[in-house]
Amino acid sequence: MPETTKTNYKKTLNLPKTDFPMRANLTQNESKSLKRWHKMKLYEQVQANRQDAEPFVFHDGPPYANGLMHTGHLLNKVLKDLVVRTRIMSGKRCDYVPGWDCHGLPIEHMVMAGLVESGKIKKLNDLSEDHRRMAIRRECAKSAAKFQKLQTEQMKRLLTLADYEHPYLTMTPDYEKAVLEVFAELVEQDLVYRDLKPVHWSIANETALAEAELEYEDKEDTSVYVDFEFADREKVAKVFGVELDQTPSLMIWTTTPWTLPANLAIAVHERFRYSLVKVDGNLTVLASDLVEAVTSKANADSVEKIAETGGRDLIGLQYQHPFCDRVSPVVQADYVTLEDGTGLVHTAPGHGSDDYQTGLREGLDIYCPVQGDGTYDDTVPQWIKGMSIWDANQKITEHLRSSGHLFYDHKFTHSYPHDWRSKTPVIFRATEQWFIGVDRSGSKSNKSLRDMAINAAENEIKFIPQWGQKRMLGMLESRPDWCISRQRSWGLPIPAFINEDGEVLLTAQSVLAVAKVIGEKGSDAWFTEEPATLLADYDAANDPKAPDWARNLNYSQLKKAYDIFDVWFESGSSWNAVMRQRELGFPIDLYLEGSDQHRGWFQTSLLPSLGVTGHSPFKTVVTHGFTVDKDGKKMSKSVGNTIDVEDLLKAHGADVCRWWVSSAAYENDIKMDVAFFDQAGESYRKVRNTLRFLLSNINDFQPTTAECSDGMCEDLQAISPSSIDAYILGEAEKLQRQVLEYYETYEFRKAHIAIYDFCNDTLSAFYCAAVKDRLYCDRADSARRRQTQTVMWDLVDLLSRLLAPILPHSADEAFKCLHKSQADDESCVHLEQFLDFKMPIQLDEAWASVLEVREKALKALEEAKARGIDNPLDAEIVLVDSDGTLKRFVADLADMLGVSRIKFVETGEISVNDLRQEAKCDRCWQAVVDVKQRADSAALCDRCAEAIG
RNA sequence: GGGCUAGUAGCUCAGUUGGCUAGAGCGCACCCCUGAUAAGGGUGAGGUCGGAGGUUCGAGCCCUCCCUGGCCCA
Repeated sequence: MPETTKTNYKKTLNLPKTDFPMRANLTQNESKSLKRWHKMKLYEQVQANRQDAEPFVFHDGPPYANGLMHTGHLLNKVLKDLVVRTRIMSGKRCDYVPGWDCHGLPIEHMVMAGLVESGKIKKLNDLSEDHRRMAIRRECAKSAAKFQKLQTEQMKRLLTLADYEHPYLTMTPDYEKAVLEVFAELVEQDLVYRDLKPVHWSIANETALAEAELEYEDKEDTSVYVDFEFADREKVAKVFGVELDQTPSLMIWTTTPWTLPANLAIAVHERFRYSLVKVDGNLTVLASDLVEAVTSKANADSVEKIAETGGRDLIGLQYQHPFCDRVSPVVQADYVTLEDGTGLVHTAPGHGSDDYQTGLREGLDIYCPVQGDGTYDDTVPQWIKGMSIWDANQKITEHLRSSGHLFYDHKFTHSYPHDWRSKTPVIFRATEQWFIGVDRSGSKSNKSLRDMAINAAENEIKFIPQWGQKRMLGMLESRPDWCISRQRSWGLPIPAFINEDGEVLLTAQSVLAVAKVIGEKGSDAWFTEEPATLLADYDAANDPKAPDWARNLNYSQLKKAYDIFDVWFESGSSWNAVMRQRELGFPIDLYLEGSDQHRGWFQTSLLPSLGVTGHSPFKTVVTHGFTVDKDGKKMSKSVGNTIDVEDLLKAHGADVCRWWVSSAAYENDIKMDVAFFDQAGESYRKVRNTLRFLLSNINDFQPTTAECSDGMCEDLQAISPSSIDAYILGEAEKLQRQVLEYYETYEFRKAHIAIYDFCNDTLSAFYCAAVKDRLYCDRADSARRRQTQTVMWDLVDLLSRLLAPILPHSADEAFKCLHKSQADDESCVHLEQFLDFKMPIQLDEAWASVLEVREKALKALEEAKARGIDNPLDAEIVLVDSDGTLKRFVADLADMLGVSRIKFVETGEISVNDLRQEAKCDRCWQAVVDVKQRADSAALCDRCAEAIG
């Protein structure tokens, strides 16, 4: 056969043709899509279309406006976008108002570092308090705005559909005002209090820190065993029932020698046994169970047990501080354990949480001789006055050694809390702070915030994954009161005023008065305005909660306090500052964040909302894990295993990144590697090519629609139940049902797999391969071809909608191609909804067995290759069809098996006949039975002869 | 140290209330097609189910301990 004839026939075929390119060129084309969507005001249009639709209320948690997007944001933002887009396409109204957390220490820290570096800090220090803070705040605001804008561009680049024109920023006046309103209500309910209390304190930044601002690092410390001498030898002798010729000591253990000046008690457990022992000549007391462990650790030469008594009997005895001039008591505490130490616990109420509780109970001072800069004040012995506590560790140890009070010391390394910004170790230090009490009941409710929160977590909130509930409950049960004050400049001021005697004015009404000013002028007003201006709307005389001294006060006598709010209180008020203020819906259907927010935003939102509204702000909490490297290790810049989001977008495009996100098992840690994106790219291309094949084969097809009544659609009601077209429609219906269910339940991974398998297996390997022949070789307008095209048109319509939430660009590209007759901005898949796709007819029940037969046939063909039958078109498959079932499928069976023809036998095994010697049609290359020599000397089958005409 | 969570083929994951020779996709190997062509199709090889005990007729699934990660806390 000459080459030219072949070519001639090729020209007579209906070969695929399309403008939908094989290569996506996403990096370039996605930006075109962005422009197109921006031009048609897609977000506004979608929201307008859904104005009266049933709402799904989603609320975006604010990322911190510091630095660029990392892989965690990529995951989080895309997941949120998947939720929003799937809800919108299901016909719901769903707003996506993006937010940013703009205040706080990390930004201030970075700005301060910049000021120090540029030398501007010196000038600042010459300014007045207000002016200095304002200067810093201006720099911080600039920095936050800069990063908010940069991140916005990155998020848009991810093709997320959100209201970037109207984001919420925690530093804008309206937001700040709404935070103060939440605060005022909590104040009104007596849930807020001010107290001296040990808090995590950063010496480097001279501020209290929240739990969320701590990270644990290894630190080397000195562990000391110290003897505290009893004050009254006789009383001790009596307790132990012995005669004493020297005064015994109490042996305590601590890893923070610098807290010893603040020691005000020694705690014992009333149920433990304590021994009086003579160790190398010294009489000392410690828990009986620990005598062996402690003395052997210190390599004591001689240990002699003199007597024993119960912890209860030690309570009330007094001891002399080893280097401060005071006598303190032995007290009881439940937290004393026998796990380490001596069973006698050094107690400094100003330097520890447990110690503080004990101090309160025993009426001890909350004594804290350590100042904000980490040095001692004047109340300590002369030889450590003004000394840094870190230096004092050594000094005190040496002092104890020389005075004979040190039993044993050694260096050791343990995990210790550090300030997350300065990376320096933090201390526990008692300071005046503002707290939200989780165990006091508000004036509106007889239940505490803790009880309400636990109740909400148990009964009202749905957790996905389910274990989030356990995790959150555990945290709620053990969480301390919330310290909401910080001693910094960059934040929302806690609007407290102080009189000349240091008394504090802060009531719900005074807070609301300040809120009004801040709502107009922003929180800068706190620094630029005088107290009288800030309180212009406040009338203490008519405020029942006002302290008496404030009743007839001239406000200009007041001074402003300079504490600011913990940023978590600000972001934790977003349900009010965004969702209620903008009337977007409350309570909110969904919060979706990383699992660290069980302690973070979920909790800091839950508590204020319960206090103010009595309800949880959210109904469902979805959490995702953290991105880790390919070995499951956490990503960190210092290790160098981070992945740059910009690089990913440049190399693969947003659609591929999103395709990857949708495939991730997000409830656990998510391993990440650039290679995974290559894989995602390949499977994306598979889906893309499948769409392309469908599109390229309906290029000459015009669907019958309301606008086009003379279209080419075949009536699918009349389709044969055993036709491959019917089968694929059934599969499509199944896919549609499954994917929508997976979208509804946030199982994007399952949706991803279902869509991929449908494109890869069901369509590409099976359906498309089988219908190729009729598409290419049947007469263009034959009913058989038109029926398949009708089905294919529906498939693209269905697939592009199902894919739209995951692949906003590519799905829209395919959808536009499907509606190519319309103008560019008329058709957009994102303005559509998911279809309610229903099978028009009942499928033949024998399809499952047909597919089994196909498996066997493919194996038989593979074996036939050994006989030289390499090309399936050289094969005839002999099928066993004892009951006539397969005969019902005869019309499409050969196509489904990819062979020239099939034959049925009643008994025997499936087999393959060699057709290499049979005549083949020059046009369709099939060795069908009706191939004949035609007039032009070519061999053609009847179908092809007719097609040419 | 505590709470929560994970560890199944080279990689990403499925594996219902414990029950036949542990599945899928990717990758890999081999082959076919060249009228989806920087495409498409077929077949196949890959697993001590983190480790060690235990319960059971029977365990990847239940219990105990341990190892290695992750998040949160101390």
